[in-house]
Amino acid sequence: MLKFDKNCCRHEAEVFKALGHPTRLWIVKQLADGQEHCVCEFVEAVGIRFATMSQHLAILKNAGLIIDDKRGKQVFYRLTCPCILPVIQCLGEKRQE
Amino acid sequence: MLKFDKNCCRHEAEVFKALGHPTRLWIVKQLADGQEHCVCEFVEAVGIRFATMSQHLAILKNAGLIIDDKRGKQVFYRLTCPCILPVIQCLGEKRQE
DNA sequence: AAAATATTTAGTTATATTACAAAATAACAG
DNA sequence: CTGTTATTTTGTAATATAACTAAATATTTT
Repeated sequence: MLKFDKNCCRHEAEVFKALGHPTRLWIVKQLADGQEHCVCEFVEAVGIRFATMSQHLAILKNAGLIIDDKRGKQVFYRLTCPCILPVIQCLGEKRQE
Repeated sequence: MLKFDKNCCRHEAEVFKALGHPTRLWIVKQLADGQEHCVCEFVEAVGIRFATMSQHLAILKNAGLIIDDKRGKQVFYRLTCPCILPVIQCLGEKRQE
């Protein structure tokens, strides 16, 4: 007999929700090699406003996927756990065109 | 230099988006042992309407995560790839309370 | 201290998601 | 064929998300 607990998957689902946007998934992939990148790099590459990028980064941070490091005027982001790449690739391949 | 291609992550992100809802993540977990379950079992356990459950299942199916098998009046769902469980657990643990 | 740069926060609007009710299908039972 | 059961589809309303602009904050440069 299946049993559903309303709260059981709520926090976990946040992680997947955070990855469920093209821009955010792309950001995580850029960081997957363990390197860090600055907000302005993302803004330039994606072509959206700073404010929008900042929100996306906040969502990823809140999901526990990335952490930030402020140095001078710039903020650098990196993955909390760079081992995430193979996992993301494995899931990403599930979708058939 | 980072380079963003608008379409590159769109399909992949669909998979994560599909998992980014408590009910849907729970469904996938119930199927993770490779067993199949019928729609009515999910409806009973979660306590939402048939129509709503059907929509959730359609999203998971469209993401390529589950497939259905109609037998008589009932429809049974199972994972396309039961190996998904460790992957989901690995990602789900990322989130700090 | 004032100006400039990098980023975040707040407020707003368009769009997407979620859940429901009601109607439509499909398979089976009488 | 008629009614019943299981599920999907369609239409709708409430809520959430995503992008933008403008304002706020923090750090460096002048």
